[in-house]
Amino acid sequence: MGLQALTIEAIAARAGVGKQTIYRWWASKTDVLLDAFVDDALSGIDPQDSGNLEKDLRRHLTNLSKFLTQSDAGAVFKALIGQAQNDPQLAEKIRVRFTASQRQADCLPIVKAIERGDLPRKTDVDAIVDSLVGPIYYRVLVSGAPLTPAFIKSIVEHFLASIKT
Amino acid sequence: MGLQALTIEAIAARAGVGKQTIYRWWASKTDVLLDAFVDDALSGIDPQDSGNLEKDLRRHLTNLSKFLTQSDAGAVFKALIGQAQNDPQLAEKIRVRFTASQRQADCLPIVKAIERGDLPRKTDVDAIVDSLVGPIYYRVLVSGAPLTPAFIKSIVEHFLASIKT
Amino acid sequence: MGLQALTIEAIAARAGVGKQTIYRWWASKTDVLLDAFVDDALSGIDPQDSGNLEKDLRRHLTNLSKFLTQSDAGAVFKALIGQAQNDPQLAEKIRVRFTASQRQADCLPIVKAIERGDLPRKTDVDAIVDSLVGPIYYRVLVSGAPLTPAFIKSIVEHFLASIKT
Amino acid sequence: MGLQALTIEAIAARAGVGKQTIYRWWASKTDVLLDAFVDDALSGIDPQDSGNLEKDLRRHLTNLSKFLTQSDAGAVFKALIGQAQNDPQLAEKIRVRFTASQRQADCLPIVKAIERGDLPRKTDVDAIVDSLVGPIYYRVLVSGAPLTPAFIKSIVEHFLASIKT
DNA sequence: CGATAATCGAGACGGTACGTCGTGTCTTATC
DNA sequence: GATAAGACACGACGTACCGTCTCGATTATCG
Repeated sequence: MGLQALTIEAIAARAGVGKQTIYRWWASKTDVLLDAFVDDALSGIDPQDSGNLEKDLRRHLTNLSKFLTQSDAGAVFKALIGQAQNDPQLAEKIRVRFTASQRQADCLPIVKAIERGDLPRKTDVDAIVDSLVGPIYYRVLVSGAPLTPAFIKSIVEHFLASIKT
Repeated sequence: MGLQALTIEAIAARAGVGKQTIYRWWASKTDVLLDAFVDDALSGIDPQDSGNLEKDLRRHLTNLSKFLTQSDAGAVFKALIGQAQNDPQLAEKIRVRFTASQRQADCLPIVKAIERGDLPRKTDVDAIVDSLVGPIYYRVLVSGAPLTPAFIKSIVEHFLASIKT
Repeated sequence: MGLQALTIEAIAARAGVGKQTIYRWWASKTDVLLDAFVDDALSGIDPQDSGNLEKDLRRHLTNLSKFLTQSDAGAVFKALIGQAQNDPQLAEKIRVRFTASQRQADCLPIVKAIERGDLPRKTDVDAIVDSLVGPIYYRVLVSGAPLTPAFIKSIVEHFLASIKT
Repeated sequence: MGLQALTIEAIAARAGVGKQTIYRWWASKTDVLLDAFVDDALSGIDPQDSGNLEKDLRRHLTNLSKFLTQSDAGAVFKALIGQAQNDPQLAEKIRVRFTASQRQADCLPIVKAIERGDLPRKTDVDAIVDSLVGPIYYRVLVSGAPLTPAFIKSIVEHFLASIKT
């Protein structure tokens, strides 16, 4: 069931390789996955910027939703994040290798909006981005509720409304 | 490292019990944990209501943060949620046994505010609650960023600002 | 495989009886078998005596052969004797409950012949009987060689020849 | 109590070896014993031949008695033969690996005597050897009666007397 | 004839050993 | 000289039975 169904012996056998060769290059099963996952996952991150904050946010959150729920990489990500709950070292590795880059993309629409002057200079980017992507991750990892366009729309609208004041 | 360091044999030995007795009553290691966890976790949920939405939200989110980061039950919850990423059946069990109740408590401040007339009848409770608790879970499960009072304050203020319009 | 495939739980279940009821009356699995076996095994022993030593011996050894190789009781006997190699107490019980009676029957032709005066008074009955039945048991328990009429004839003839001198 | 007191786990532990290593090389507990037993048991078989049939037979039967009742290998042999009563495959293995060689030694005095001309060419070696060793095995495996020099002497004398005619 | 035991089936219990699987390390034989 | 193949010590798995121990339900005995 999940990661423990994926044995090192099976990986080696499937690769037509001795176990030792695996151990020579990776310290653990999760490291193998992390390496295999990071490359194609990072390539899927979109650095687009249309100049329209609402549009950018909706597109970005939609892409994030699709990554998490529909892509193979997203499935691996969930598996790794799951494993990381029991393994702080893995958690750190995921952050360094993947989450940091993903985070930059998450921040991009906000940062660009600040540069444009659409948002005030003193905006707390971190808190805002967490408020935008947090609900997405929550539904994926915890509640299992579906990520509908309406939900994404609601997140973005609440955010935009909150900064109108 | 986490759940696989907790063997059934150790559980049985520690309980002064034969392995078979564990297997007789629980189908898996996670079921044992789920049973042991649910009782004391649910008891920690607070149904308080002061009549002040902002105050209630901050208190509730603060309690949630403490549960997730500082309590034993929270640690078990993280481990279970982690395992659930590889195991849809476990995910479902967690929702039925625990998340559902937790969710009710999460919704309470909003529901009460609606009853009071502080929020409009047509408020989408689910989307709003996800937006409030989502960022908390995100930091705990994914980013590892700290749950400061300032962060909680920021979440609540953005929400309140968004509904002022 | 043999006796350890016959579990107490299976015996109890097959008899529609609680395990405790078995344990109340028998101390061990072999005791159950011993009881079940002794009755019908003893009833098969023939105390006939025709007055003709050769004829009696051949008939007796033939019967013994059939008992050991063709009857259900013989199969149980082999199983019990097998178990007894590892269990002196069982060995003793088998002797008291069964082998002793069997032995009397084995001795009968010789004893009768002595009474008749066909054999000298000082005949060592035990040694002679062992020499007669020993080869039979040897083939059954050890060598697996078949118990042909010719073999039985050979045993008897050698014995009769040996006492002619 | 015998073989079931000798667990695979104990064998492995005593050998400072993982259980798997045992299972890799032997299919069952009895196979382990058989291998361990055969080597030193075969080495104890004596191919001596003095040219005197009576002397050779007495010496051989005496050695056989000592092997069965006084040596460690004899104890293992009895345990294996016991187990073999419930396990035809084991019975066959014992015959191939051990009994066959033992049998050759058992036959030797008779065969040599025939070569010497002390016994007729048409002698039925198998039947005779069974008659000689059968009583020994019978006392060991079934009756438990002691193997005295007098008993062995009686066996040999009866045999020699029977061929005098 | 109804209360009171004794006996029984059922099966949970603390244990022990089973045979299997996967781990990470070490060795061999091949290319 | 690197590598596939796989043996090795180890430890947890989930299963099967062991012999002991409660449980009701069902009999049988006696008041």
